[in-house]
Amino acid sequence: MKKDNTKIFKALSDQNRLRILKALQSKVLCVCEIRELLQLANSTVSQHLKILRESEFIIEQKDGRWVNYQINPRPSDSRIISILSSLDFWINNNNQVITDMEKVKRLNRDIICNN
Amino acid sequence: MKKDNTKIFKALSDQNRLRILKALQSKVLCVCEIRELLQLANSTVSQHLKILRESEFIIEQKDGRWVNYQINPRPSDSRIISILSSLDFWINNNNQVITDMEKVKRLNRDIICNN
DNA sequence: TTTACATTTCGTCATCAGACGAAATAAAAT
DNA sequence: ATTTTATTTCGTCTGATGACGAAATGTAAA
Repeated sequence: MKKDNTKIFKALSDQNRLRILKALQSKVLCVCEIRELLQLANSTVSQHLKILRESEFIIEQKDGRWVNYQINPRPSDSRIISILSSLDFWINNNNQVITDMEKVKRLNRDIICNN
Repeated sequence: MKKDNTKIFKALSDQNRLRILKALQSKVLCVCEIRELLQLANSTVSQHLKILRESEFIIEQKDGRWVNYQINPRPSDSRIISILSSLDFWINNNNQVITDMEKVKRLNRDIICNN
């Protein structure tokens, strides 16, 4: 089974996915919290999460009807370990990421998530 | 001037560009040598080189009508320094890369390059 | 067992990326 | 000066990617 060299770089080639990784660095989040943060459609967020999941950057954990996402604590690919263990080195804190960090703290799924 | 977080990952998101980086690791190459290696149109190779150049992975050096490309010896972005100084860690040696390595040794621009 | 709700999947659309050949550019060689 | 040759730029085509809303799925609450 051959591993595609480009897969992990493709996963990191989208600004919204980088924002998700940074956000998950400080807190476990469900889909609708991320939707609120990025201001994207639910289905779009779900797609981004799928890409990050399939490249092993994040894992999901189901809790009733919620699906919680978090940084993968045990990636098998050493490149991913390397990136995740120094995210601040690989992903610059641009203005957007900085305001995200503030917002993430205040996210509360009980208020936000009423589809 | 804001730096786009995704730029360096986008540069690495194409198999042909990864092959170019690996090839340049062992030898300085001109455009038509790379064209021969990758079996792509000259204009396509030129495009790939532009992307790698603009993201600081490689530099060009003009020598008469030839344009020689090589790994950037002094990138300003520390992430690029990190990647270039351990390319074998970041880019798996899949079958294609391995056969490329053999081919690169035998490339001779005086034989190949007669458009 | 309905209803409500979080999430995913599907179909569609617009934009981006990578490929090509032809034309343009630049620098020898004749 | 003209031709040759290495490369880049341009226009075009095709396929991939990221966005959306609507429909489907799965689970908890009423």
